[in-house]
Amino acid sequence: MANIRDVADSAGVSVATVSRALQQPERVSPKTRTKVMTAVDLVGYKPNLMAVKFRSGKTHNLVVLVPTVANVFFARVISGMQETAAELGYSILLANTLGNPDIESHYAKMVSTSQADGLIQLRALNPFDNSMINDNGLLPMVNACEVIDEGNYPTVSLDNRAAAKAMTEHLLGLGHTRIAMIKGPHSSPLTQDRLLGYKDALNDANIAFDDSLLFPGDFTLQAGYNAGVTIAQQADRPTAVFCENDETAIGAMQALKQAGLRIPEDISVAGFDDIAFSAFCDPPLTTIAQPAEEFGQTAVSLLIDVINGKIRKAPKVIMPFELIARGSTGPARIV
Amino acid sequence: MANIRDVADSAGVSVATVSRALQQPERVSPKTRTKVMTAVDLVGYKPNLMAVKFRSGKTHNLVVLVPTVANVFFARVISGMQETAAELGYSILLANTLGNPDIESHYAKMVSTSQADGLIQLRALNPFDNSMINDNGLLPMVNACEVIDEGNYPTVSLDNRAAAKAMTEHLLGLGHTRIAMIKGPHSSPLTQDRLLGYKDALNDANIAFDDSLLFPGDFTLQAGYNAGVTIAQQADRPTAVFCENDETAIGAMQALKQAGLRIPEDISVAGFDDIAFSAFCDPPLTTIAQPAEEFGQTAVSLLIDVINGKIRKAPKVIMPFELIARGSTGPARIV
DNA sequence: GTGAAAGCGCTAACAT
DNA sequence: ATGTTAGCGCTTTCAC
Repeated sequence: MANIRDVADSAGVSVATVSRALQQPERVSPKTRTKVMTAVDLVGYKPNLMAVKFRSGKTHNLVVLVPTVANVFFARVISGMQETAAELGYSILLANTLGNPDIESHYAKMVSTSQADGLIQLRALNPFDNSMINDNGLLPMVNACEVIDEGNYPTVSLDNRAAAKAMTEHLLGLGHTRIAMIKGPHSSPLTQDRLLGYKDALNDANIAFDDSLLFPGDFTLQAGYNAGVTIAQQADRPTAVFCENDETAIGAMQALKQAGLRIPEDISVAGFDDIAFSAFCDPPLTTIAQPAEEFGQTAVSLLIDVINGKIRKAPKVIMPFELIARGSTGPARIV
Repeated sequence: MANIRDVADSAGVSVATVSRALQQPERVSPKTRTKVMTAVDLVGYKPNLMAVKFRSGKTHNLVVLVPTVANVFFARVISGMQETAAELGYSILLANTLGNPDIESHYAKMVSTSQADGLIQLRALNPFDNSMINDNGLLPMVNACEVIDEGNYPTVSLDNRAAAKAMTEHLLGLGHTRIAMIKGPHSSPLTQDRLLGYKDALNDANIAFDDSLLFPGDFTLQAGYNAGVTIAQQADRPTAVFCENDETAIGAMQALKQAGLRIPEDISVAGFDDIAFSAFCDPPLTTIAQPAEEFGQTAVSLLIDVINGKIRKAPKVIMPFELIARGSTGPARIV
């Protein structure tokens, strides 16, 4: 493979001139520049970016840790990241971690071993062992979507508590008083926040919180289905089910319908995330929309600021949400 | 950041010994090894892998070009890739290309600029300009899932024609004779192959092919929905709809149900891919299952063989499929 | 078993 | 505007 030396020889200039002609064309005479470019084509030169990045100490790579790329919401976040990264001259190295700490730390090591300049974590977990703190006292990382509020790094998140409160109020407004909630994984802070929002709304409405209306889940279709089966069988059945994500809601709807219940006439169902499938289920799902692409854009631009030392203290960005009312929620059935 | 020199000084040995102690421990005396490891901990040494990879010329990185990571099928393929890559000591650098040739070539350049050893392409498109052919006459790439049958690289694909034929025969076996097909994107070879399989089955059954039963699509929910609307309005409505992927089928079912048709009593619907949502739609979708994880595993292991020169000519691997019959297909309504 | 030294391909002072 | 040269951090002969 041709290297910079070959180009220099072919063009009859020094390697420094070739490097300059390629990196800072304005610092080279037009004539020399042409000579160099011709030589580049002639010898088929492709710069060894491994050498460039090694030498310059800047990789312009960003590692992104995604619990699962299969999640349609994350996919939109990733699109936003790629857009901003491309604009700012960075590459995104996506790591599908499956929530596996080994895979996470494997990719996190790309930062500590100088293969990437920084990292974006979409889980509420700091993948660095420590000792990675930079001059500003910040870790070269941003925590987005599911965030944890400690640590020296910026976060980008939704006000999950307010969003869950808004959805609960939507259901209360339709006359529901027994509202079940199918939760996300225990370990997820999202679950805590959304539960708090649910409680806030009940509290404001002077309705006592009843923890027998809480059902476990893990954000999967199957978990939603299982919870739906249980709910359908209950003697004193709730009239509405608020699910912590859309997959859960879609699974739950399936179970409720199979049990012969009509949605929303017999029972209302609400989700969270507004994934593409939600507009195409039967009935279409009422849910909370998040500005997914903007999560990604914001996370990337914050991370690059951290890397370049433009940020001294870690901002905690809150993104807006929107309640999308569709056919899966309706007035409570008068008992 | 501590480097190998610091470790050598701290341990009182040469840098060569440190390198050996880390890379080929057996070539160093146990006593020295301990000294080195202690020094490593002491100074907090993390090898600069950019330097290692630059020096050794092997990055142990594989770029994977995915049209969209949001596709649940691709997500499973990616999991399979990561598993095998991890076993063989490689990292996967995932690129969500959104089918954008600019993004594709940007990431493909990671191979030509020595940032990755090879590439896996999940679209039927060679992202290399040329001139990347190695000593065996092979490109350092593998084309999986949606493949194109030209070029000097291994491919891993399904026998889409046979699978589509099997699904069409399933519908014919249920008594359907007017079977609509909602297609994928024109540009995709998948679409051609699946259409051929559909025609094969009709042909075997002595049913004339009717191209008014073909509807355009692009693998999205919305396209399926649009086609479904059209189909529901037809005077001489088909009794079955075969969709080229599950998203299309789910979108189509939505439209058909909204038009008052019962599935499968009034019209059967079949998909392709067996994504997770398919088991949870209403009714659950009859579809073709593909061994997604194995696609990924096979692709990675083939690519590594190519990189290491273990393969002289490009194998064309065909993976098996399975027809999953669920509730969305049933006997044709007697007219 | 260990050390000295060369050099991977490139960038960035510094010199001209 | 261009050339010379010294490394970036590491691996790998080649001596000893």
